[in-house]
Amino acid sequence: MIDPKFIKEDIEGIRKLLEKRGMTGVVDLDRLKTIDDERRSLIRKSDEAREKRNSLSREIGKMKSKGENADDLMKQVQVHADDIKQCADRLAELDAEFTDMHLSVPNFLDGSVPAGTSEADNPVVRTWGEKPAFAFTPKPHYDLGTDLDILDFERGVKLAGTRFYVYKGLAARMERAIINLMLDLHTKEHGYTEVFGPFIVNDDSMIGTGQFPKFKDEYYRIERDGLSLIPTAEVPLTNLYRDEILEGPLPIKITMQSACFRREAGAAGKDTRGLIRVHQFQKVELVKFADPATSFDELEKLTRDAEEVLQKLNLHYRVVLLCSADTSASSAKTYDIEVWMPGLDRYVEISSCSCFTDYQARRARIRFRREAGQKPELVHTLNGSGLAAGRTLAAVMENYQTADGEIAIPEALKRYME
RNA sequence: GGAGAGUUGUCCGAGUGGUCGAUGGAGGCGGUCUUGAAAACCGUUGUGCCGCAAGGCACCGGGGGUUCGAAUCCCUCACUCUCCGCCA
Repeated sequence: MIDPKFIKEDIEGIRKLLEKRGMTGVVDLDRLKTIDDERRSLIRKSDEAREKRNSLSREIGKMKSKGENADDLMKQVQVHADDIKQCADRLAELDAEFTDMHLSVPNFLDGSVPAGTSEADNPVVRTWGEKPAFAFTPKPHYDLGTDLDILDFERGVKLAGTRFYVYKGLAARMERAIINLMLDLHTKEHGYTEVFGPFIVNDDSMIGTGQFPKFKDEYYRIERDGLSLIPTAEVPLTNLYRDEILEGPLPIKITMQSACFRREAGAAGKDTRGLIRVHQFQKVELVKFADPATSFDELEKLTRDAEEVLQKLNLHYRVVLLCSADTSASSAKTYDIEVWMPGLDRYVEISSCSCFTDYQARRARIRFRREAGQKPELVHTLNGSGLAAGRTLAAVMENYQTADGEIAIPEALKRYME
């Protein structure tokens, strides 16, 4: 959520933001402003009533301890008690509506984010490597994997349903190798601390990173226990320090490998074949808690950290900067890394690296102290995939396929597959 | 899963209806003393909200209730610990 002071002081700035993001109409800003004003005056009124009640009650206490009769005062207090109750009821209504709308206001965009109306307006900021040349027509990974009997989509469906799959032999081993390569790279060379935590989390966690309450349909929920399967390790990682004041130097950099579970609601018909869009996949996630002064530099570094995985695997990719309309609501700036998939004959998103400024930190109440004794401030949170393992496997398969329908092992994976 | 005990400020730990945001200790910070340090002593040390400010309000695990008034009483939920059971 954005700093509520902007609702009070600069509703027009928010209006411009919504326009830039193409989200006009998502929030009724006039209504939001009205509610906010009414809220504030109610809080004032209610606080005043409480003040009167409190002082009268103190009087009553004094009188009673002296054995005096306080019936008169007790009658007076009743008026204030009624006021308080009335204000509280009305305030509860307003707060609910206010919070709902407040949560719907997207994050401010960084100045470097280009205006745009769709993904067609996302500029490519750099490319690395080149599309590999094949003397034959490269197969998409799903055909290649099925032919080699290392990807089994039919049995995945038998076990769990559509968009599930089974890895056998080389595919299973190679994905494990890919994950190990990524974790080693980020922990040994990029300075991230490896974390391992729950794949199932409570609602507070889902709210903290913004999955709830707006996008509940996207996730698997275990109603009976009030828990949800994580759609990304961002959830346990970012919530690791929820409701805390961080001590020690920033940035804090952590990484975690996890399975991710997504309903892919609304994606019917898209990428229905293969490993690109599935209900369960593995991913190595990178998360940083940064000083607000340097958070956008940290985004550049985080993106480079993710890119390096593809460089190690010698896979051609490009980095695009998401335009105003394509940047997710909680992000201030996002780079997507898109890997080249020769079998699919297109680029596929394999990582999304974002700086959320204080938007998530405010929701999750993650703060730090610049110096001992000083007021706590909100940190800036960042995250990025480093990388999506299933899509990386698919990219390796497609890029390293040979004329006889086999898959060569990338140099960087050999030591993990011996 | 069963039984019991807990949940208070950075930490430990008092408080069982009234001037308690909360006694006391530890730690932190500032100071006195000292050649320096230790000790001793003095002071200070939570977060959020409303307000231009003065100031006020809220918070003693979460939510609800009783009461003029709740950290204190009642209900409910969550979590932690101990014992038993089960178990990779």
